[in-house]
Amino acid sequence: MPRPRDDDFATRVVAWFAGAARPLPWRAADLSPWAVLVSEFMLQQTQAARVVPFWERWMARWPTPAALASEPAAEALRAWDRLGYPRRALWLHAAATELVERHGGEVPRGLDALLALKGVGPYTARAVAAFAFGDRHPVVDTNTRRVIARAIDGVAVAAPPSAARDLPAMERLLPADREAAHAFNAGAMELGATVCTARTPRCDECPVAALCAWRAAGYPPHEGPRRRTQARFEGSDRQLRGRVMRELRAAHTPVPRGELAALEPDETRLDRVLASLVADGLAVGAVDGYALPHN
DNA sequence: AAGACGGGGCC
DNA sequence: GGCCCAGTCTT
Repeated sequence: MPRPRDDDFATRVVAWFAGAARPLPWRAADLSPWAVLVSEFMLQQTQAARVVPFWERWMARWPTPAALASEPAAEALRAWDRLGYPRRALWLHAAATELVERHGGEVPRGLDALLALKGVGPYTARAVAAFAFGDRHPVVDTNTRRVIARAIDGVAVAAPPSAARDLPAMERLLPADREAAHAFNAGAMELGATVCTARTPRCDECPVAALCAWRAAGYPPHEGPRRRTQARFEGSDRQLRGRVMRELRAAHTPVPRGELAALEPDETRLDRVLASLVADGLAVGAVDGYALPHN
């Protein structure tokens, strides 16, 4: 059971969310669990505003798991276009196939069945369980972790993700009532995304500013090790992978290696990247060149 | 526990 | 330019 102060915290977030929620299309009422699952795949490490048009097109074309499963993975990769992390498209296509083959074409309701799907981890499984089915689970993403770190723990920056710590921390705050829990899960994420932001928090607009431990402590700066600086993207293998995938998406016949060599003068590097794409299942190599996977 | 994995938004 | 983003998988 939440302590009284935690109850107050949740109540304020829920009330704020009722009036401040962005009108994101996957929050519409009576959406299918499939629609929610698609949104959660697309939202992994990707800002919500950028996902909107991709999700709209995807749902118009593939309104059910069976619709997606009936087409080759190459079409999923083409529709994914430049959203990033194309393995997600591959996993979503594989998940659709598994839903058809093992779950009657429906998204399963249970956490264990959801976690068994490729590309579904602790966050996505609980997000689908909570937002698609209304079940009471703690949903913790990067926004929620930052809100809890500041408002509850009184520190500027959240510790690295840890389901072992993050889920119990959210569970302590989660209202007992199903609908309130749903709104608190969504509201805590929204608060982190739009008010309690990483860079410049807008504390003057925060519904829990009066309860915030970080604010009460005088906004102490982050102490301890900095998050490891992310590797440079320009000139990276990741960038080259993206460029190769762009070529493969545009082609409808195998692309000869000689054509791909125009993307990268260093043949060793090109071959390393091609091998990694094949290993990931994002490309298939044949005698006449490389192509997107058919299945 | 640490790295790899896209691409774009934002300061 | 660097940091961040509704994470997950692999080693």
